Amino acid sequence: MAKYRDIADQIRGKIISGEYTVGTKLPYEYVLCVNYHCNKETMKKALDILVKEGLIIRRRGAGTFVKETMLQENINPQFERSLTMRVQGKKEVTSQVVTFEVIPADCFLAEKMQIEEGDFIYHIIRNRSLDGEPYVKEITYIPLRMVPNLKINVLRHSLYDYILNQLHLRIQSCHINITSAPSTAAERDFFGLQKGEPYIQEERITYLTTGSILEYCLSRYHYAHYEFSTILVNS
Amino acid sequence: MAKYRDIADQIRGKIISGEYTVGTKLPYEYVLCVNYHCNKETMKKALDILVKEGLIIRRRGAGTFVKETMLQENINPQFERSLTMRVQGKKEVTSQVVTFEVIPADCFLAEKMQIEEGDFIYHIIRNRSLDGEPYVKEITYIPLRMVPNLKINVLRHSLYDYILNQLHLRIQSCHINITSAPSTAAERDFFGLQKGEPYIQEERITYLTTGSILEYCLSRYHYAHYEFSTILVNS
DNA sequence: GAGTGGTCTAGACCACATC
DNA sequence: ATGTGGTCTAGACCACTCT
Repeated sequence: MAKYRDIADQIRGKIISGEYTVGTKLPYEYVLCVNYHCNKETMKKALDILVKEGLIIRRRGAGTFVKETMLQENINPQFERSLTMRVQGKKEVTSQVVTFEVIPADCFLAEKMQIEEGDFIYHIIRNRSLDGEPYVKEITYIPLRMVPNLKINVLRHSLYDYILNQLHLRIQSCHINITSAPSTAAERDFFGLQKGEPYIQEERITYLTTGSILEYCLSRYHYAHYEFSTILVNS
Repeated sequence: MAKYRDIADQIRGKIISGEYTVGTKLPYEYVLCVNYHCNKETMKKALDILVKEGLIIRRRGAGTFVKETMLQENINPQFERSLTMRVQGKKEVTSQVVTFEVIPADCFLAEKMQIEEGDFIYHIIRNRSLDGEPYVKEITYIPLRMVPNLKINVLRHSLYDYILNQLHLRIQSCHINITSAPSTAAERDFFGLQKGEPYIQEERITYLTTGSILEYCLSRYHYAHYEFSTILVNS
């Protein structure tokens, strides 16, 4: 663990516990460096993490301030939470595999996944529920070569768990696009939507640390059950 | 302009123009440092910008690679674009001011905006259209003290333009939450939605560089006309 | 002018990937 | 073993804010 991450964790903890209170100024850089036994650049890296998380604001010439915000909502807007762990609590996830086949990529998919048209890919459709409640319909495309021997049993549990822990692949980033469109019969059946009611779709392209595209995935939600949070920080 | 931003701009340009081609390796750090006349840490800062933008991937022990992606979509996922400039092109924005009043903050708003209950705030509702087409219904709350003398005429044009260019306030960050809910009569009238059809809402808390909250804003869109893109990068 | 953050450098050392 | 990125330091200098 890098020192600057350690320091960020410690300072984040002090903000959450109220030791550095909302709206007030943090000790300035030099004092923090002495307290945490590090160099100025290292402290800047640590504090920049908290800036990106939306917890603090730094102003040249003025100081570093804890942001006025409802803390509980804004802690840990980390990558992991945004991805596989978003749906948590003590709820049980069940997955009904609707479709599991290998098809050649058409023009559209080839472009999205940056592969050749005709390359073989898995086409997977799963209806996923939380404690028996319909939650998300996931349409997933994965190049065959990424996961050569995928079994249907894996799909019934966690595909991500298999890819991360069994195949030891690591995710680098996701490109996400959120839109909405009128439901088709398939969504209406699963979510109990009325004709004309839309679903919300999260389109996601997932990259591995190798730079390859792992999957192109469309996650469709009942409009009333979807939520997405993010923090945009200027420059 | 910082040197590392300059370098990032130059390298981004070379990726877009195809001088550094998709899927291939960039020169390694030492060569880049010599080419761009900078130190290793400065080059890292430059390349980290491009990592956050989703253009490249860096792998310790392996190298730096241009990401396999459809470039045109992913260039410049900057803050500005995500905020006021998102709606652009050559379309004309018109704003009908539905409500413009000063009210005391209730409990809910006081918590969202981190002010005292009873503090006076502007309550603004605007129906905004693009080239005459209904686009977004914006419900905005702004503490009175942030913009002491707001005129209705400003609301008919650009509130952001006024705040940024006339008052010289600068935005530091936005906390965004995207949800959907069944439309009320007000949304149905404006968007031409049917009863039971939902809108998509972008809830936004906007912070200034001072750390103060500028506004709490709910932007409601016709579900078929909303789109939100972002890139999540691991650690 | 004093206080405070931002950037840049040179150099050292570490950690991981690939062969 | 070698190549490549990641982290850390000490110190210099710059840029902005506040009063």
